[in-house]
Parts: sequence; C-alpha cells; structure tokens
Amino acid sequence: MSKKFYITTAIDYVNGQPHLGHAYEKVITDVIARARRSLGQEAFFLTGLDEHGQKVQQAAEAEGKPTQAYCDELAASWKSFAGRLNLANNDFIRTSEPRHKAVVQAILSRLHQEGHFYKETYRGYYSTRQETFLTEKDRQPDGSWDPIYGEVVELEEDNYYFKLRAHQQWLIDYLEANPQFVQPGYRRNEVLGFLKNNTLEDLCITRPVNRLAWGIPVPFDKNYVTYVWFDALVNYITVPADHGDAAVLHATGNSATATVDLWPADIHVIGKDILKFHAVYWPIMLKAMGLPLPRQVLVHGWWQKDGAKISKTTGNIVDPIAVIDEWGIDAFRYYVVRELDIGPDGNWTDAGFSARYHAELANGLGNLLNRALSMLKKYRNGVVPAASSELAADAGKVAGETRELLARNELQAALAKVWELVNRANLYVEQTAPFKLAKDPSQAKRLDEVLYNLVESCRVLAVLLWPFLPTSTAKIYAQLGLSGEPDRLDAAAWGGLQPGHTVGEAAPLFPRKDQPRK
RNA sequence: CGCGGGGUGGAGCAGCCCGGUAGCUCGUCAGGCUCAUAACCUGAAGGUCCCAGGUUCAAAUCCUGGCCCCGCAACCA
Repeated sequence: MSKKFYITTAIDYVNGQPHLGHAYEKVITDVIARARRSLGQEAFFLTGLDEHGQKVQQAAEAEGKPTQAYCDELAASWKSFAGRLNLANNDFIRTSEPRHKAVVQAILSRLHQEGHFYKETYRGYYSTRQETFLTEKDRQPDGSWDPIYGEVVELEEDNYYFKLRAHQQWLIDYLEANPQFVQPGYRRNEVLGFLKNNTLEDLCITRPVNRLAWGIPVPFDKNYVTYVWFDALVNYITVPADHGDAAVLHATGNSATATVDLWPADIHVIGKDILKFHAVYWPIMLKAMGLPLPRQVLVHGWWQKDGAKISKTTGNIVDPIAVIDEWGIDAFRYYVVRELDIGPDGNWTDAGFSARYHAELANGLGNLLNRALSMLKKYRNGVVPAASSELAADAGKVAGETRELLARNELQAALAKVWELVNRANLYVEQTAPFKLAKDPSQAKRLDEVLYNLVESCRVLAVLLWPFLPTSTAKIYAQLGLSGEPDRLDAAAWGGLQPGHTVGEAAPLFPRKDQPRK
C-alpha cells in the first residue's frame, strides 16, 4: 500500500456564506491535487467545515434553530459551493460528525493520560454580553470598556491547558532543519521570528460547558467542551483515521486494520491569518501524539478588490458564485491562479478579469482551437492527416517545463509556460499560412503537415491544462473527437492524434463577452 | 526600534533567492494577414527598476541607511 499524496484546505467556519477567499484556497488546492493525479500520483484531497464554537451556537440561536440543524443547512450550501468550484475532493469533513468527535476524544484521553494537560484557574475580565474574556488590549484609551461588551465582570474560571511551552525549542530546531515545512520562506521566517522572540503561552484547550455547549465534550471531565481550534486542527487526521490510515489508527488507539496510507499530509494549504495555528500549535499537538508532522504548510495571501480590503461591511466584495454564473467556472479558476502567485496578496479587478478572459482564454487558447479545427474541417473534411513533428520540439519543451513547475506547485508559472505554446501555435499559423497553402494544390502535403501540427498542439494543450481547466479541456478533447479526459500528463507526448481520426464539431470555448471593435 | 508585505515604462505584474543587454499582459500608434470568437502576426513610442550610500569589472538583483504605501478589532482565506 503506497503513500498517497494527501492535501488539505483549511476547514471553513460555517458562520456565513462562501466568499472569494474560500473559493481561491479551494481552487489552488484542487489544482495541486489534480496536477498530482496528472503526474501519475494518487492524491487524496480533503476539504470541509469547522462547525463548533460560540459564534455558530449564537447564530443558530438567533435564527431559532437547533444548532445541528443550522449547521446541516449551511453544510449543504457549502458542499454545493464545492461542487460549483468543480473540486475533485475525496472527502468532506464536518467537525460535528461522529467520526470526528471520536478521534478528538481519543486524542484528548491519550494526551491527558500522558500528562500533556494541566488544570489551572484563570482570572480575568469577562463580557457577559459577548461571552468572552477581555484583555487589556480591549480597553479604551481612558481605561473603560467599550459599551459593546455590556456588563464586564471580573471572573474566575478553571480550564485545562496544553503544555506548549515545553516544545518551543524543539519546534525552532525543526523549522531550522526543515526549510520546506513552511512556505513561502518569508512565512517561515515570520514563525521563527515569533518563536525566538516570545515565550509560548500554554494553550487553553477547554471551555466550560455552561458557557459553551456546542462543542466536543471533553472525555475526562463532563464540565467542559473542547476549544474550537484544538478540535478543528484534528480534522486533518480524522479523515485518515476514518479511511484506515495505519499511523493515525495507532495514535488514536484504534485497532482496526489499516487500509490506506495517507498521513503525514503532504500539504496543508492555508491563509496567512491562521499560520500560527498550523505552524506552532499543530506541530506540537502532533509531536505529543507521536505522529509525524505534515511535510508542508503552504501559505497563500489575501485578495483585495480594486486595491482595497475586501469587506462585507463596506460592500467591497467579489461574489465567486456570481462570477462563475457569468463567466464559467474555468474562467474563474484560470483568473485566480494566473493572476496571483501562491503567497503574496493579490488584487481582484473586474477589468483585469475581463482582460485576461478575452486576451488569454478567448483570443489565445479558444481561438487557436477554433481556427485549427475550422481549417481541418474546411480543407480536410475533419480528418487528421499524416503525423508531422514540426512543433514537437516546442511542445515537448513546454510540456517538460510545465511538468517540473507542476511538481513544485508553481501554478502561476506553469500557466505562463503553457501559454508559450499557445502563442507559438498562433504564430505558427501566421508563419505557415495554411489558408494560402489551401489555394495551391501542389502544396497539399505541406498543408497536411501544418494542420497536423496545429490540431496536435491543441491536444497537448488540453493535457497540460487539465488540472487548471478540467471542464474546458474536456471540451477540447470532445471537439477533437477524442474520448475520455486529458487527465494524464504522459499523454502530452507528441503524436497522440492518429492519422485518419475524424475530429468533432468546433465551437467557441470561451465566447467573447465584450462588444466587437468598430 | 511590535510584526509582516510591497514600491519596476500610462495600468496591472514577472524578474530579485543563484548579480551580467529590463520582460510579460493590457492600453496607445503604425503596418500585415484573413483560417478563426473583429480573433491572429509584425513593428514603434513609452522606464531615474522609490531615494542615498556601499560591495563588484558589472546591481532591479547583494549590503547599509532612509522615504512612502498596504495589512495586523470584527466578518474573514
């Protein structure tokens, strides 16, 4: 049983509707997962929902619904969202599921037995209205509490704490020795800087059940539920446990027979806001459990819109569903991956979206396919002529370099690379002018060569682009009259189209949406 | 000295790690072509690569100092 490539997104908090950031993270994760499959690796892609915590409980109460029912409704809409994004995920975790509760409780019991927790009294200022402890940072400049907190009382509360501090130096050493663990490198530096300049506080891992009921009961003390982040991070091993991963079954004391090899995760894809949870708390939790660490935490940036922060409050938002409805899922996937490298913050502009759609998808890729097929239909009745390899070297070079970029998860660069072949093929039409060759019967053999190179280039492009544009590349295959999906990178080898094969019907892949020039 | 990101032709970006003729897309102007989704191709104009020092035969790229912009309460990737 060979290790599968295991990749995850962060699980989303169900308190609200999906937005651009959620869509972005899922799309880049999906592209990486599909790229692995295309490269011939087995990949397991997990995404899901974080459903516990006070805000969910309050939101459900505000709508007068049982909390689980409230979560079920939202989960349905988030699953449908994943479908709209065309995600090829293998599982969808919800932290309110029994399988997750079982794993969290097994871990809590074990860590408790092994002495990783201790109980301590916390004294602090507590807002009864917000149901949260306040810190000195929450005070207004004059020392009073903002009225939004309502009545603020000094309160004592017992809780269980996880001994993080003891592992601080170990984690620093680990990060130093494993530069690939947090990527990009500047995010690793950020974590190292934090660890070297601060003493870790032990992590409070419980909430009193009388204050928060909507959580996973702590198995060794019925007065508490589990803190949401401790609960949430565990999702990454819940699913391996559920599918029968040996290492995780063992760590959770489950004697079931191993049926899959997933853990450790190869990549956790996350946003920069939750870096600390994934690069500090999670590794220490895993170390305490005796499990290997994930191989990489890949940290992406945030989108702005028109140069300003995306905010529901100000209405400066991008609705991914509206964009997909208008432009198609592949246009959305293409734009977010091509526009923004994984790491820095990006800027969404509607004009930029339209520009890339028209210049690169419609005029570049779509038009190439359309003109190639049209000429093959018109001059050769849609029948592929004898093989020719005039563009084989160009296509092979692009395919080879794209393969390497995909293996390194450099998605933006991979798309740029693939477009070198799009541009090369469009230029090839100009240089060889098949429409002129067609007027001269003595050039029939030359025309055959040109047409073969064009349609074969389109086929190769479909293969290279499948991880990014699964729907559109399947359409390219269909228009080429090929069955199946272009989902294996090995198929990018030149010469896949067989002479004598009849192509299908041509239709614009990415219809232009702007007004034609006058 | 709280932390982090960034400042490259009109706009948006890549290049910076591993110094060596400044690149891409859009826009503008001129031309070519007509197979194609008025798409495609060629050429041109347009840049103190934030500033100042330093290292070097050579710096957008490395080092030092400075200036400016953005994010770091909540919703939230």
